[in-house]
Amino acid sequence: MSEVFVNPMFTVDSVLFTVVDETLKVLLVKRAIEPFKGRWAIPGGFIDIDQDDNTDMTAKRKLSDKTGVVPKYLEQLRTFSGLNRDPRGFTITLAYFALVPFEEAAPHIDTVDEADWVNVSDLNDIPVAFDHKEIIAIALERIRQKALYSMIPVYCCQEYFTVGQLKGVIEAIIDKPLQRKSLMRRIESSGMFEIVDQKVQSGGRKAQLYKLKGNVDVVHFERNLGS
Amino acid sequence: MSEVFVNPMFTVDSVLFTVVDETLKVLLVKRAIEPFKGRWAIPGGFIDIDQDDNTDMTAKRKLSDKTGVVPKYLEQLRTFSGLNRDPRGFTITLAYFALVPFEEAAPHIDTVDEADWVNVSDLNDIPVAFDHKEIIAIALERIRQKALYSMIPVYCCQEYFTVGQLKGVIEAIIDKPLQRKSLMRRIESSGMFEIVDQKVQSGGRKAQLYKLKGNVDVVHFERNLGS
DNA sequence: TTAATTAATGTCATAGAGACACATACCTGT
DNA sequence: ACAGGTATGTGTCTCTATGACATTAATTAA
Repeated sequence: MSEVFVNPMFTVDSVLFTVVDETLKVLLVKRAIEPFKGRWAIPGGFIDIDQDDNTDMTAKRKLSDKTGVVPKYLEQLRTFSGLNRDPRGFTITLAYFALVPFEEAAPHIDTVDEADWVNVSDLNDIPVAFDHKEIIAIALERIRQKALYSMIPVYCCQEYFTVGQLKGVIEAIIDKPLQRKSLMRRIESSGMFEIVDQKVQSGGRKAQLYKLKGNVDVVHFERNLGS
Repeated sequence: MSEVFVNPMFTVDSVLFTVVDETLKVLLVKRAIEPFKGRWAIPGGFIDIDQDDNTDMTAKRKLSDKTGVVPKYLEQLRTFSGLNRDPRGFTITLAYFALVPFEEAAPHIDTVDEADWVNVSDLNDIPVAFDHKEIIAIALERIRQKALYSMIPVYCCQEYFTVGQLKGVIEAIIDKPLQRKSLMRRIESSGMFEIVDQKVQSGGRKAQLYKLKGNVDVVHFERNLGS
């Protein structure tokens, strides 16, 4: 009794986050085709088996198309499926979320006008295709939670960064103030970072530069921040 | 330029956990068809758009086929995809993990011999189809982590349970001893449980029975156990 | 009655985070 | 050169949830 099943339409979409000026933003692109042609959506598309070894590569390829870079942090969020999320019928979307430093992606994004960064706090006001608003909301929850017990926000920083910059990024993500001291302790105890023999001016005392050590895993702390 | 893309084969598979006698087990089923016919695998299959509103329902349907019950806890793990995981070519599997009290599923599983509980510690020794061993390993990581900061292990307990039973379940999952006192504190502070006006014998002093309150969300604690 | 056993509580130590004062370094303007 | 402003970095105390472990409570079997 080997039945034949129709494989539903399957796409890979990503919620790409960045932080500029203490503000958390997501990348939206204008849809070029129906349905929802012309409307903002998160970047993504179909797997191309010839190019993609797996869905991670699909996500990377689509993001790199829009930003010119492959984000250093990319993680599966979850899948969304059902009959009502796309007028064409039953679909499945595998959603990823990713982080980039603004400066890395900016040059490429500036040149096109079908892609733009949007403040997460402004999302209420703009229409978004499919259920992408819900996907973004869930990605937000996840990244906020992760920022409390891991150092992933560092992937919104450039190669060399100061404690102040990382602090700003984290505060933008969790939307709460953070004690500099607490961050220093975690930078120290995580062992993920090394001190660069270089300081940078900052309006006051020069700030120490840090960088990620090569090939480190993201440490998970036993306790959450801000509680 | 509306290209045509082939939708890769898509399946939904679940890692179902339970705890018996302080031992963590997963449900494996004997595959009825090729590829890997006759080999153990985690239960799952194709979406049936006529029956399934979404992938959650596919997972539940397939699990209920094998166990006779729909597990009260079900969560997406992640997807696995690629060319080398199935001899038929590029496939995508959405993996879930789920928890059931042993006693709920036992009656049905006992009647069939194509399904069985396997100790997670015995998994090394038995051959398993596809990349299902990897999927189980990742599900294990996830449930172990979650047991440290949430009460999801309670979904391996029956409706009424004692602190001692829950303690045993958690210890089986995290594979470490747990202070009864720490658990009591969490039961109390989570607010997820209510005391049943009934005690049960236990070899010594009678134990208080607890149950989940109706319609509660799983609380996430700010700190991990055992650290 | 007593020993054994498991349940439940009381209490102190510990570790990591929050709060905040203080010290340090650097820039700018006079 | 020096003072004022500013951001960086440190010292230290408090707070809280957990670990550790002793103690009390309740129940059964001998």
